[in-house]
Amino acid sequence: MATAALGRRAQNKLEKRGRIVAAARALFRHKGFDATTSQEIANAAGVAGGTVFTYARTKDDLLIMVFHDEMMELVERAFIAAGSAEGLVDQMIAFFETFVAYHERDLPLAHALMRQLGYVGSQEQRAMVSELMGSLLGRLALLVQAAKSDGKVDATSALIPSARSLFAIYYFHLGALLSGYLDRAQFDRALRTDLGLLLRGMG
Amino acid sequence: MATAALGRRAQNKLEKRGRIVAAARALFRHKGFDATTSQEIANAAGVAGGTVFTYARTKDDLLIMVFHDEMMELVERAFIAAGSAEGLVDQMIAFFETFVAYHERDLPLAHALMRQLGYVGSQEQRAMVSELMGSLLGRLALLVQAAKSDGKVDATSALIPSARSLFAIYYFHLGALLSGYLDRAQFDRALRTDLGLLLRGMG
DNA sequence: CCCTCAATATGAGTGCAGTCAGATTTGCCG
DNA sequence: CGGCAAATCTGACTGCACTCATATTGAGGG
Repeated sequence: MATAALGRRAQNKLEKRGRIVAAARALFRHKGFDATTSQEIANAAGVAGGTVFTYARTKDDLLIMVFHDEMMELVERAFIAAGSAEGLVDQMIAFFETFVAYHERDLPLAHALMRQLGYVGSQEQRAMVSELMGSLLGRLALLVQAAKSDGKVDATSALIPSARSLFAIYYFHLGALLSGYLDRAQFDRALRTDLGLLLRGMG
Repeated sequence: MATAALGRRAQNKLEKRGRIVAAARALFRHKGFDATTSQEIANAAGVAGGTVFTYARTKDDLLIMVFHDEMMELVERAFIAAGSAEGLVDQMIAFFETFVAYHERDLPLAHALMRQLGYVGSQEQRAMVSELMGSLLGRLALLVQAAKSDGKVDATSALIPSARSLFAIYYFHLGALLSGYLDRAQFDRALRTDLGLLLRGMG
């Protein structure tokens, strides 16, 4: 089987990585990102302090690792949620609402994530974020495409630019919500208005 | 005059704040944000280490203070640059190009700024960013309004949502450029495509 | 002019992220 | 097996952001 093909060394490494990320996830959730020390993560994972930094260049890397898996799943859930709404605008709202609800369950962690996404410096992080973004934009593009076949959106409008722009608008408002420039009601209104404006350009 | 009306105490405070921000600006430019220690800033400003943190809650606050003034000026320059372009899309490109050129002159600092803007936690920072954003969106709205009077944009489209969405799209792509997801040519193309798509929704 | 008190400044101290030289483990070959 | 080179782990150590108890300074009343 797959694990056997890796050899003891690689297998150990993978398992240790798993323990470290799991420990980080639990501690970030329980105590918050800033209040969690890398030493605590190391202890919880049963490794020495320095070992954590063999698996993640920085503490920030751990945050991205923790989010990566959950977000990949969330994209699928958001896609399903969008499916049960009528009209492209409401589908978009339903899609993004899934993420907002997720972030609202742990605001401090969401803040840490937004900060981290502001600038992604390491190759490993970039790869993870790229994968996530690709998956997310792909799903958005599917929704737009479905609306096109229904004749609700101009058939000439390009899929990826559309998906990208829709996400850009969501992301901007999410930042405003999480940083406290907007309250939830303002966020909902602004998001609907701006997505609607963009969608007019596509159909 | 204004300074006399403040009294020696307030005057001192203002002058010291100016020295600290100026010192921070010079050092960030010269050595980079991370490589600059708060102690160096304190020395350059002629104050004790702890004093820096009476004027800025964190080192990150200093970054925002440093950018605030320069960005307020940049907005005006961008507005003027946009004025000499033909057509709303090219005006937008010219406007945002002013900022991109500015960031490209000091990429490491731009990275630090993007990170900082990802989540803004303190009230002071939020106030500065709000002021900046208000000024920027105001200028964008003026450009859209001018296009409306020329009949080039639908007269019913709301100004602020339009300006906000245009900026959201720019900001998303700027992040991608600065984090290295896009090279400059890809950025230019994506920005033009996506702004064009949005502007179709307005006219 | 001096005295008092609140505002401000100071710098030694604290805790944590991240480093690195040396110790340990693993895989591989004769 | 024995032993060797490479990969991996370790934890004491370093440097820095930020804190806080104490000292200093300025404003205003007597």
